[in-house]
Amino acid sequence: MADSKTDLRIIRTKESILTALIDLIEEKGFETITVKDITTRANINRGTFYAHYQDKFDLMAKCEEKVMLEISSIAKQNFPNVIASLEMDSSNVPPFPLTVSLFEYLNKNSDIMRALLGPKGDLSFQTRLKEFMWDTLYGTNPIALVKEENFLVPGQYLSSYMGTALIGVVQQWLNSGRKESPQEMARILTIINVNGPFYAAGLKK
Amino acid sequence: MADSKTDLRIIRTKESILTALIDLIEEKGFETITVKDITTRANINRGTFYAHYQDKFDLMAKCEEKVMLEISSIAKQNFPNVIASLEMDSSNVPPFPLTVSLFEYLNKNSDIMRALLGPKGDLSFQTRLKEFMWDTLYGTNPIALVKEENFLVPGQYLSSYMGTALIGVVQQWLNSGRKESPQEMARILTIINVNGPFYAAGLKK
DNA sequence: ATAATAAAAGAACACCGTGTTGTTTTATTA
DNA sequence: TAATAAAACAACACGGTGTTCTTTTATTAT
Repeated sequence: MADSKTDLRIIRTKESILTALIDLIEEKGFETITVKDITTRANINRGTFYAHYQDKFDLMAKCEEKVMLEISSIAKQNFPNVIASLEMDSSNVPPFPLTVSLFEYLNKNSDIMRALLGPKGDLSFQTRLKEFMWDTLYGTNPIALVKEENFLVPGQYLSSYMGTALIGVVQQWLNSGRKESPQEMARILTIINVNGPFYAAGLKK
Repeated sequence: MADSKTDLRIIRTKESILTALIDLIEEKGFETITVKDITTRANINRGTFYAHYQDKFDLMAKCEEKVMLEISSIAKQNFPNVIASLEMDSSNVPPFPLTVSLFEYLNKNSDIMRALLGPKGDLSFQTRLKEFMWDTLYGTNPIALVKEENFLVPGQYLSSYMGTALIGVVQQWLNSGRKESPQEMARILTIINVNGPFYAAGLKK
């Protein structure tokens, strides 16, 4: 038994569906999209959609899972993480390699990421991604220097703060046409994180 | 002609609808809610709903507009804003009055705010609120000391960063049962904003 | 208190998207 | 070129939508 490859038609169909989904999210937002919208746009029969996905939520979930896995793999490749490379007293630290890799991934997959993270995207995805970001980028692990007992504020708020701030910066970058390079974005994010937003606004020191 | 007050039935109906909406958002998420769900929960006829709102999106929009106006009014009452009261070199600044007022408002209206800002809430609202927050809390105005030419990073990213970070902290607070007082939350947020998240995590200085 | 008013309830309607189940056609694989 | 299965096609019951009409009921103003 040869390791039979997946039928070309399936690949084409799934690609058509994904492209249609991304387009439609940006056009009218996920919540108002119908399965009919998707199949019409993808030029496939509606029944074919149901051969691959339960409904539009299932499609979305599978789509998001794929993205999460890819980001997760990036995090693993860049282990040890961010925190370990921080020089404490430097106010001009180099951008963290993991952050650069992250923005490079976002840059390569900007269409789908803009759809998912955009103002018409999926809120639950952003929530999950936020938590995931904290865990992988700044979260506690054997290497990280993060120690809860040194916190000046409750860890849950620090986590929310940095997680959502990162998502916010990414959203802004994606929605404003990605004018800056991934390296530049990593630098910007690092400056604000290390020195604080007030410092970055020229209001301190 | 006396300035006829609105019919008591209208007030009752609208209140029932709003309560039902808030409950249902937390139960199943806005996107899967049907008008029938709302009217059943609110114990009103479905036709009555359409006498007041075009559809569930219209209801949501009116509901959000109300919240935005109230927050806007809070911002006006606390003018001049946050920035003007910042002592530059202090690492133990008092919480900004406007931020305290904001958390007090959120505390009083926690049900609706938790529904709107929660993981099953409305993404577009969060986007609008984020921009609104920057404008009113940290945005450039005649009093604010914020000057774009002093920025170490592009202003759009600073805005996104602080706006989303604030929302993230608020969400965390609302979803974890509001254990801290509004004053304490304002203090936490101020510490992170002024000194930076890394400092607040005990990773700097 | 009562009449005028209008809000809410109730019922019926066509419309549209859903999810499913068959059958037929067509593309891919071996 | 034959076997296979994906996709197209068609038909179905179901449920929510948004509208219109009539009837009932609560509120307001006299």
